[in-house]
Amino acid sequence: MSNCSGKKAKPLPISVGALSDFYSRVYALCRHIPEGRVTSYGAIAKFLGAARSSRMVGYAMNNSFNEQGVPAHRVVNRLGMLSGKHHFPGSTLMQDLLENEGVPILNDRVQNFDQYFWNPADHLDPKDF
DNA sequence: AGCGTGACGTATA
DNA sequence: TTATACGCCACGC
Repeated sequence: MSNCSGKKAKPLPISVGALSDFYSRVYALCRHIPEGRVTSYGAIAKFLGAARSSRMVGYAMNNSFNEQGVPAHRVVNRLGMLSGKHHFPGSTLMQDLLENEGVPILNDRVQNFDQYFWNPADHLDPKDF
């Protein structure tokens, strides 16, 4: 790629400021989601004290491919649906990743969702974020 | 600079 | 119970 030829080449969608702080918190939290478990955008938002900004969590995940060790596939919506699957390469990667961890998926939805749901508030200390 | 959109979720009707 | 409305706010056009 010719990213060295003059153009500013905006490397990161986010750079500085409060937004990146929020994103960073989202990523830090996500790194604690255990294999074989899932959580939701809303649960993350609530845990981070932004209960009404769950959309921003989704936006953060959209950018998570720039990050390391962030299991974006373990974040689903509050009904256990794989609402982010179209943002993964291929059409079944998100589902495949989850099934490889033992999370059963049917029709883009986590089966027995409450059994696999991992609530950050039950396992993490808000003071650490 | 304004408008529509969206990996969401809750509140009303 | 299903259907809209709306809060949220970064981002692309």
